[in-house]
Amino acid sequence: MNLRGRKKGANGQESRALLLKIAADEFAHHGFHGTKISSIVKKAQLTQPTFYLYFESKEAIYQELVDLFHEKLSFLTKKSRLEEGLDSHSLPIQIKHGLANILTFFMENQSLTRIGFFISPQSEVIKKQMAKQIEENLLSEVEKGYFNPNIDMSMVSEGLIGVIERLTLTKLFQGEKEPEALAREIVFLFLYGMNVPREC
Amino acid sequence: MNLRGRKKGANGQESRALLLKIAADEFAHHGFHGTKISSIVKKAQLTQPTFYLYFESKEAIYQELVDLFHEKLSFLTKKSRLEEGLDSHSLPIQIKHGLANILTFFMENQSLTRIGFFISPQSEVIKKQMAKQIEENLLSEVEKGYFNPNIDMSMVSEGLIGVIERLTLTKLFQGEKEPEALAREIVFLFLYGMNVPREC
Amino acid sequence: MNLRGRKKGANGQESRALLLKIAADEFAHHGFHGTKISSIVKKAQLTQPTFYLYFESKEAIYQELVDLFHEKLSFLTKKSRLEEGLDSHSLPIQIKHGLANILTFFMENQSLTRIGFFISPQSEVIKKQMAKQIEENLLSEVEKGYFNPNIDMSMVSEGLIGVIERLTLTKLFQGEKEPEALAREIVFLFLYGMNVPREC
Amino acid sequence: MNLRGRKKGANGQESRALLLKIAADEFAHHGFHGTKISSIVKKAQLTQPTFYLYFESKEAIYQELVDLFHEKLSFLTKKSRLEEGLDSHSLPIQIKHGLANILTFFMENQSLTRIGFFISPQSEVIKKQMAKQIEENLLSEVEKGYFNPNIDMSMVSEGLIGVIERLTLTKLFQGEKEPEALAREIVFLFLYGMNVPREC
DNA sequence: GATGAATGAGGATTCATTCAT
DNA sequence: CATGAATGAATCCTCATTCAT
Repeated sequence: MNLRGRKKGANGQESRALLLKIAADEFAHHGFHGTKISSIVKKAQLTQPTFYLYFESKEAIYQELVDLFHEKLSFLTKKSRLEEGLDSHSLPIQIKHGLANILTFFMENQSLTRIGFFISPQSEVIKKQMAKQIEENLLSEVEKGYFNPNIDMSMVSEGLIGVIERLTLTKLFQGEKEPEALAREIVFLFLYGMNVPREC
Repeated sequence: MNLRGRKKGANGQESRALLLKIAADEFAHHGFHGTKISSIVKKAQLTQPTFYLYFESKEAIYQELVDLFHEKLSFLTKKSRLEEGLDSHSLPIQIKHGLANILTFFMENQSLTRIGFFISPQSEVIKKQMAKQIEENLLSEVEKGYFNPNIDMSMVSEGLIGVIERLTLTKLFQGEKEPEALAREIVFLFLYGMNVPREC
Repeated sequence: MNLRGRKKGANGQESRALLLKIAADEFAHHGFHGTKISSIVKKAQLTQPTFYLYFESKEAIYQELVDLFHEKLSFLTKKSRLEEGLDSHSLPIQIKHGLANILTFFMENQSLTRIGFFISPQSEVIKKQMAKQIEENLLSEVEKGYFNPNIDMSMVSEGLIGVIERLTLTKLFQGEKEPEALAREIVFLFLYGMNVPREC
Repeated sequence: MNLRGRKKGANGQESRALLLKIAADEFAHHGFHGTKISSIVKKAQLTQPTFYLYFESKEAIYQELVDLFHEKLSFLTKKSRLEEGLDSHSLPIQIKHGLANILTFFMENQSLTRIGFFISPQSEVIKKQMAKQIEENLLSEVEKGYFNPNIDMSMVSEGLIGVIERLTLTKLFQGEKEPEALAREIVFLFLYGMNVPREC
């Protein structure tokens, strides 16, 4: 292995991955405009032209990160639906399980989540799409008689997104709650509101 | 009257207010970095030096807008609490009323709300503060026996903030719901979850 | 007397004189570029248009101050020469007397002196002119046999200017020496250098 | 070789040195405020961003020039002292020698000297420091019995600075005197004043 | 005699991006 | 695979100066 100039001989894909990771952290903490290519490459111990070897532009790397988040989230949302009915678990348990998976993903990919779910303009589209999927799920449950058909499920699903958003930021990312527990509490809150005993 | 230099002799406070209003719209739509002083003054049919006649800097006018939002919101949150118990209204109605006032304020000040509640870095502090006030209110209700003491009211209040956030953006600002109706639905959702009949 | 708007009814010449005085202090302390018209008028409790009522431009008021200094200094330098021979005083005493008058003027007009003798580009011309007059004086003394004809009087006169410059700044303006005493020491220094007893 | 973008691939330190040199000339001729970064880079056939590649700010490059001057002058002043007594030269010759070295440095670095000794605000500190060193030297000579102890050496040293200042500008920089000759004349003037034969 | 309001013209600084090697 | 050197295109901000009253 050639070790002369520290980076010489490094695997190109390693440099690319490194830049991507550092960029995620930078964007997550300083936002798109607050992040400078010069800072990213400095932290990666690379130079600016090298950055452009792997990415078209600042927008491009940002978009790549958003897409990464979006794909994974879509996958998890879909998986959550597919798993429904696979076993004999009750509905709440199934919902909680899907949510827990998502929150675990968020937890393990904080920077990516901040970018894709909070900072980027596309986050609106992403959330909208997620809300729509949730709404469809809920409506199919209504048809099966599980939920009150008078409830506006569009409101519920959007509300759920809002709660997930907020609690991800204030409880999950602060380390105050584990994904599993947080998912459980959210599900209960939406199922029963504040008037039911919590021991169930 | 000489109208060549159209703005000459205008009222200074009008110019200031105009700049503030336009700035709010610009910041709301393009964010802090995406907003250029040159655009603001162009829309106000003024020039850049005039901007600096009324505002210290780009940061300063931004902060002024955030503060404006923060003050109004704090006022409404506090008023909402003071009004409690003044009459014989039931708790849900009181809560709904306070929330409706806030949503009305949001609705009537969309740009300001986007800035203070969504875009600015301080929005986190503002929400945190609002969540804390809500939590205190809820805890005092718990003591009076209105709510189940097993519920983690910090979760509920943060969740409520999340729901407000999200529905403000997706329902209120989209013109799909009126403040009053939205407040009612949010309150019901939090009180009873999805399992109660909505006719109450 | 009309006292409604504090400055209303003020004598125009008073405002002008006030501006001139404040401008001198500002220019003296911050230099030409470092001085802002806005600061001058603020200290005079006037407004910018008022400034332009009395002065053509920033350059104009600056020039007026330089001219003021120049005229007074020229007058003193000439007077110093005219007085020569009027009485029976010895040459050193005459020289000392003229110099003391100049230093007294400097002391009593510090800001003006800083501007005209140190800061302004014209100061070079002013000093050059002063040096020339001194040189002429010295040469006429040489002809009368008072000084050694081998001395380069252009060097001496320029040197004298340098000494006056420096000691004005470091001794006179610092309050360490009085004009009279300073003049005496300078004259001795130039007459005898460092090798003569100072008791004479 | 591609010569379209003439400067591409040039040596960075050369560009830096070039900018520094041009900046020195510009500051020397137009002062700090009168000098524009745009002029400096234009003369260097570079662009503004390149300037900021090598210097933090306009202030920074100015300060660098002042420091450069200050360091060299301090070095020369100290060297001048150290050399004293190294050989059997008489005191006047030693003093003259040290002064000649300084004047030679001034002559060979006119722009730097104008900046560090005349234009910059720090010039006062620099001169003060130089005056103090000279004074110390003189006082040590007084103790050895070389000079009259009644003379105020603080006056002499400050005066000497003034003479150096002035003659540097009017004789040295005008090309009327060589450093060596100028140093000689200054020393004689201070040693003997105007009353001694100059043939010594 | 004085001012509230406004501006033309410019100057420092920044940052994503690109050559040539 | 990587970089030293450079730049186009902005963007914020300042200041002397003027107009209409």
